[in-house]
Amino acid sequence: MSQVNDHLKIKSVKRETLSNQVIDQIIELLLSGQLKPGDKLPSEMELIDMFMVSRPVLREAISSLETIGIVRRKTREGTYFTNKIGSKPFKIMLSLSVGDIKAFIETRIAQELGLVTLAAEKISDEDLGRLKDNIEKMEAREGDAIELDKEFHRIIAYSASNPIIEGIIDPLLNMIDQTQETIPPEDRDKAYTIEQHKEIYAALEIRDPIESYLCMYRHLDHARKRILARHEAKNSFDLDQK
Amino acid sequence: MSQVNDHLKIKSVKRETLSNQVIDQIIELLLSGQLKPGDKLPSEMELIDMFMVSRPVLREAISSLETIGIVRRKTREGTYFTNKIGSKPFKIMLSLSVGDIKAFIETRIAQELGLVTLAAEKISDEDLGRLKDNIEKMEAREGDAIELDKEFHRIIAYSASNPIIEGIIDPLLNMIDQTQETIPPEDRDKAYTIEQHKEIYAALEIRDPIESYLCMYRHLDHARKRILARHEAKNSFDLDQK
DNA sequence: ATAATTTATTTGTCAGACAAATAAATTCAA
DNA sequence: TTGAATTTATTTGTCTGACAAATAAATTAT
Repeated sequence: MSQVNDHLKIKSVKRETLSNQVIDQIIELLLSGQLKPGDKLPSEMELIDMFMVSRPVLREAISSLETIGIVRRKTREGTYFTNKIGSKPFKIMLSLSVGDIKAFIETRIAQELGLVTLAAEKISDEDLGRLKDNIEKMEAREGDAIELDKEFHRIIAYSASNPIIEGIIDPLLNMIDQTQETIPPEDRDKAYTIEQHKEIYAALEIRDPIESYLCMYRHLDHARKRILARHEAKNSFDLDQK
Repeated sequence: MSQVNDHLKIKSVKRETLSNQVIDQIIELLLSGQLKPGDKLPSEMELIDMFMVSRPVLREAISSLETIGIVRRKTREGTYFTNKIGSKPFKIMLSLSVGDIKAFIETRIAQELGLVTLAAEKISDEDLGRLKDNIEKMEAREGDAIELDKEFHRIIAYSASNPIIEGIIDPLLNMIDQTQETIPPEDRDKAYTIEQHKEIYAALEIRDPIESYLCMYRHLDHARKRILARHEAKNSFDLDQK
């Protein structure tokens, strides 16, 4: 069905609300290069004159753009295009998937596996240094080091320095942090984690994409199985309780 | 900076517009399970009474929700929650990255590499059949078969049957299709493509995640290098022309 | 020259009205 | 009775105009 629409390139027949048209036009200001990220948009009154629409219509449009993180409004000051590509809409999307823990975990794994492959090609010496530091800190630290573990994965995520991927992985990692669906401390074998981190680091250091992937796969697969097993156990427990 | 906000859990100090509050409350209707995807929202007048805000404020909120694809408005009929998790916001996000072809290609590769690993674990016999059909069609077809090539990758993308990943990969593939930044026909070696597709299929058939990844990596890496080389050549050409 | 105050601009919110679309109810005709 | 045409009522879509709140900029007072 959507195939048909995609193919015919018809702009969704109806649903050409004035506000939607305004949204498109404002985005067009960006795409055409007339305005750049960070630039100030004309004031509401000016935009009203430009687009020849009423204020509610304009405000609905800008309001939409704001919630998807394309512009930022400041009372009295004006409306600005955001300078960084927004991860906001994806974040909202994700928040609607809460509950589907399995999909989350899978997505996270898929992202990290793809990422580490890229990272192996692009990682900077600086980021490699950070990883090394991270591992050393983890070895030195007494007891658990969940925060360091998270940091390790974040460094890799950003080392691919790809804005689109960052927009995906960033809200994803945040969301997972929030849901607390991490590996419980009692299950963690710190020494084993460090060993795997070292393997990943070694593979990244020699810029070997495939070897990096293999190490990361072993690392994540191991963790995932435990998380999912625990999760399913909990679910069946919940069912039993009913 | 954002770290501080994240940590303190303060709702972004200011920017608590009425419409934003309404947005949160409506999303809350979903998260709390009071309403489900596909359900009809109360009419505007009812919502106005519920939230005790004016109509413009309510409409700004709903308008925002509509552009990020959480609700769907139909004149006279009402407003409904969308039943499928939306890929719309991500699509808009992506559209702001047009021009960064390299980031697109990289993202696509990262996604597919992660995906195929998952797919190997989850792919259904039905989808395997589709892949087989696809390969056979490609062998039978005279001349180029770009559409079939695209379909091959799409089947794999959906075979992981993960709604979050679908929301990412779907707009990404569409966007790449649109930008026409595919491998030019003259560069394509159909026989080679088919051979690689067969390898990927074989790996998926035996549900081997790592082998699937390796095949896919070879396949994509080969294509990518040519696309990026061509793209950079074009860029330097453009620069020369200036 | 600095601090306090005022002013003007811009976003934020509200109220009320009418237009447009259409689902549902009603009427009319076969 | 049934089916088609018409009317009605509801709901979204848009407009106008107004005032509130915030604050950058200008002005005034010390």
